[in-house]
Amino acid sequence: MSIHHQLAAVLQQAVQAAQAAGALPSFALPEVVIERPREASFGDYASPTALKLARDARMAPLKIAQTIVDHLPATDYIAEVTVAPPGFINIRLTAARLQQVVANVLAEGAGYGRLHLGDGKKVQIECVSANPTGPIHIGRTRGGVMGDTLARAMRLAGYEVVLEYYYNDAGRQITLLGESTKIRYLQLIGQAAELGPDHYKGDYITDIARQLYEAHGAALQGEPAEYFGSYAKDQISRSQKETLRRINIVFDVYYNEQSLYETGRVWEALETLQEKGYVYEQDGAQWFKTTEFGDDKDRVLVKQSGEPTYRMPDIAYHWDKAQRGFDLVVDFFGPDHHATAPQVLMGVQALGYPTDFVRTVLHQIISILKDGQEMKMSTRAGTFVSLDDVVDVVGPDPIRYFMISRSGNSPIEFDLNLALEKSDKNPVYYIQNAHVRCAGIFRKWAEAGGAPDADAGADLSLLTHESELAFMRKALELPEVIELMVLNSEPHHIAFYAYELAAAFHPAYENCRVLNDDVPEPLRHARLRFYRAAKQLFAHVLDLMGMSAPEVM
RNA sequence: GCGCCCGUAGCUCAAUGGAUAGAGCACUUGGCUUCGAACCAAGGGGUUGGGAGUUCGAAUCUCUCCGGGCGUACCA
Repeated sequence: MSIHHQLAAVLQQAVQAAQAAGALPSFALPEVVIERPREASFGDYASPTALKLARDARMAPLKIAQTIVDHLPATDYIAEVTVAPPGFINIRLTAARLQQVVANVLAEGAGYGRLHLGDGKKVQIECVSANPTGPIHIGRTRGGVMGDTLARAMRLAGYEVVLEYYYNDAGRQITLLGESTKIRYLQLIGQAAELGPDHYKGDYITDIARQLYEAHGAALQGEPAEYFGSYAKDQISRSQKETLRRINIVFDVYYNEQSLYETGRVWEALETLQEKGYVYEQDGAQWFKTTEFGDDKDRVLVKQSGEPTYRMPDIAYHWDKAQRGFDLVVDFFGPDHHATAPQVLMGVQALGYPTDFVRTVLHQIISILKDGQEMKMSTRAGTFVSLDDVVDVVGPDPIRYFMISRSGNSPIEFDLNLALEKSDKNPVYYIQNAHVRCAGIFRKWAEAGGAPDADAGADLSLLTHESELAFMRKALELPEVIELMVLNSEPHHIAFYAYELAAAFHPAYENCRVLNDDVPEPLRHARLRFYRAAKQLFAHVLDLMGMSAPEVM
């Protein structure tokens, strides 16, 4: 149990003890809130519980707070509890409790911060869902990084997570992809053919056509566009997978839209909706009565042409999710899905399933600045900055960090010029430098002939410098951050936490030297232990963000 | 028009309804003969878009007005 839950439990016991003793009237106790005080001088933790209880208890908040404190059970980890106006209870932990985090981090390693929020619960996280019609561009990677980061946090919190990529490998776009590829192929073999306005114009199409030409010469000219579409789709999805792997995103499941047609799932969903009376025909199209669920107009499920709209397979896909038995489904959707996400849930509801197991996390647009100008990106027009290109230049870490460094509700401006500049302005290096500095200590220690396990039995109570204690307080906070991320589906908290952890680390590094001659041996060993834990913790936190922990930079 | 998101320091952004609204960048000043200065220490900078309401307490919740982004397809 993380420390703030322990403290909440202790306060709750105190309230109950006070009630039993008649010092407080009896009332139902609301959830005890434990927070981090803004001002460090107030203590390590604070609770406004007495303020919230004032009404029910019909007493002054200060008096309630004091009564709670008077009935606090004894613990070995609380050093001091004070009451402050208007009614806060401030708690300071013992140095021993803080020092214990050093041992805990080392003992638990990559499991440090583990929670039991998700014990026995299955979660599916859907993200990215780029169409296999072109390289993944930088504007499309935000959801993927957010989803993968949340997946890592949820696994640590005890959930069984399936990270899933939904592939739109059917429909009109694939038809267009096939036609585009065939036209480029025909051009290569010297036949007259021109791209239409809706066709894909990127150079990668020509590259794919050339592969076919080099393998088969002109023998494919009689093949239908579907043949070309199928080939192009496979090539593109393979390279998309590889691109995502470069930024440490590996999906557990690739779910093909096409499979929803092959299994008849799409039509089954349509029939079920029809049986339940949610579908009507008008102007030759099949309409879904979304207005019955609060939409301002009905939506088309099957076009006049007999082709389903994207909405239909999306509903079938979520129907399938409902039946796969997930306790929770988290969908990361970009700005282009803001309007349609609710319609999909209406479909799930109409099919007779609850919708509260689906949590939709919308994120805002990411715009690209180059030389101070915004670049408009379109896969179809072939105008985009590919994720691969950016990874080539800056590597995966700054991309990973940048994509989660803001709340999803905030639009991101990705300044290419700034990203390319490897400057000290970049918070990524500030965080990684903490790990590098730790690594340096152990490298020097080994070079000087120090025993690798010299710090094994170190006396951690010697770690009393204020900057060391401040770092330990921050280290103690990781489980709370994981909980916050998981409960709110907000990956960005880890990015801010990592920065704050580094900001707590660097002063300790400046103040608390290890290898200097004037550091007595017991203290040196304790500090080696401290930096060993710090190194481990930075590696862990960086890994939670899908980033590397370099030994040197 | 309707829906969603946003408006916080010069800029980019934080802040589970709690205490004196915080960071980074930029700006000013100081610190490397000792484990990596991609660092540290210090400073200035705010009517949280305006107004009203709920609350012991509002950047946060409600209403309203102003301003901005995105969406509002028989494209996905």
